[in-house]
Amino acid sequence: MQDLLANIKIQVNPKTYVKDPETSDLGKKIIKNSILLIDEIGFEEFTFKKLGEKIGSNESSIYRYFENKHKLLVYLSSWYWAWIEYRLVFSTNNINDKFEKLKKAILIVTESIEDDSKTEHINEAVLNKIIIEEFTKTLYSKNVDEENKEGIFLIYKQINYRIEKMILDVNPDYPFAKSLVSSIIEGSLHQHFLKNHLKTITNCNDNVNPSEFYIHLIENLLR
Amino acid sequence: MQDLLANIKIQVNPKTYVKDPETSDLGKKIIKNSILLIDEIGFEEFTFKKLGEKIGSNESSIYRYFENKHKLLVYLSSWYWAWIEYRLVFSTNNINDKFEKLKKAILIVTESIEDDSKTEHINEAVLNKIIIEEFTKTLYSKNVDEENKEGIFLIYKQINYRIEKMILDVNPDYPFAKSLVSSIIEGSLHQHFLKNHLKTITNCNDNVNPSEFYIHLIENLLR
DNA sequence: CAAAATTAATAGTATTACTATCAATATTGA
DNA sequence: TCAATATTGATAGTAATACTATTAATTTTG
Repeated sequence: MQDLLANIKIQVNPKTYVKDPETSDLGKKIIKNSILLIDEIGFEEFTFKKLGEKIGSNESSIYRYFENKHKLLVYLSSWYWAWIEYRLVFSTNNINDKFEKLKKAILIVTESIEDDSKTEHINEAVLNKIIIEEFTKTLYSKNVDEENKEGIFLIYKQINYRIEKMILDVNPDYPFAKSLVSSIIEGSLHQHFLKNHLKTITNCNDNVNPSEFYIHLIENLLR
Repeated sequence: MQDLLANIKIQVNPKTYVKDPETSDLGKKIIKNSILLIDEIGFEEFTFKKLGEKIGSNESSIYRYFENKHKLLVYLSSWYWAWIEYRLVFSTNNINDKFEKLKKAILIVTESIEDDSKTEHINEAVLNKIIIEEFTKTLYSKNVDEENKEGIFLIYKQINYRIEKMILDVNPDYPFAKSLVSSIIEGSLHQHFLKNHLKTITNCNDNVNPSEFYIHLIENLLR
């Protein structure tokens, strides 16, 4: 898995950046350290000035890669979901049993990411942490409709479509496949968040993870 | 219902405000028009200066009621959830059938609010709209843990506990009651949001509403 | 190695998110 | 009812943010 990934470049919608950060050292430094800095101080406190200081570079240089910090977060999210989609397709591809396939898919989108993989400048485990804490802000922004038109959320929606199809393969009569998928994908991030911050309204903790909740759910709902 | 509510004052955690807006005309004007203005231009664009202009009052006067716009949003959310809790308790109180009771509860927390009720200075339908678009920002903020300690989210959590109990009344063996409730309450807002902005990943639309999805879900999951 | 591209450094602007001060007005209670 | 008190309005000011513009220094490339 790691080695395979090393040869594959995750494609991110060019509308999220001014200049592709994958094409230069500075760009990669921006990506790597923005993930770490957002994790450290949170997206609200994060500024290009602070990031510039962290990487020993200039604020204005960062603006040549990203219009603003919102777009940077959108870039990171897009990268994340493209990476998830890759793993989703790869690991469900050879499963014949329809229900097992769906279960695997749910697992991919709901599990927490352990520090692994070989993408040199991106720490997927930390990226997963900031997706849990900050992804909602890419959707719930004043630009949603505009960005949606530009195709910024295509990868995210594509993951939804793929799993919707798997649900309908398991149970063609289930009438809310789209809503079920979107509520699992978004809801899983939310359960992770609650586990970190509002522990009393979730069953998830160090021993029980959102995947168990959602797999139990589809087992009882779809067959 | 309307008349009853007219005599009941919704209690909001005093930590959300500097001076209780319910105690003065200016305070009520702030509440009323902040709801309308946030609906109009979105929370990100919303400032105390703009609100001051809208109500013909001074920015600095608004700061005497709320520390900042985040706290104001927290106030509005708390008011909303307190109002929902009131309606939840009131309308499930006399239902004996456990499953019907749960269904009614789910309906209360998932349905969209029509312009009704008599709370003079609060338009619940518009408030419901801004809760759908902005509530996530009260949770996903750098102050969650601190605010949680201060009891800011108690009303929200209380609603969760109440419905959790109803679920366990219906099916004492269901192992994820907490997660199911929190994912319904938050997920329902999300489905409303998707219906407004990312229509392709939800089954909800003008004819199908989130309530149907969630009631179908519990019907098939819990019995 | 010259031209082109990238990055760094500096300065500057408009807006936001406040705080402070003081005057004007409204409220209240003796 | 009038004096004390509280509330509100007006104005000014500060620090930080979110940028843009310009020019110089450095690196890359053909």
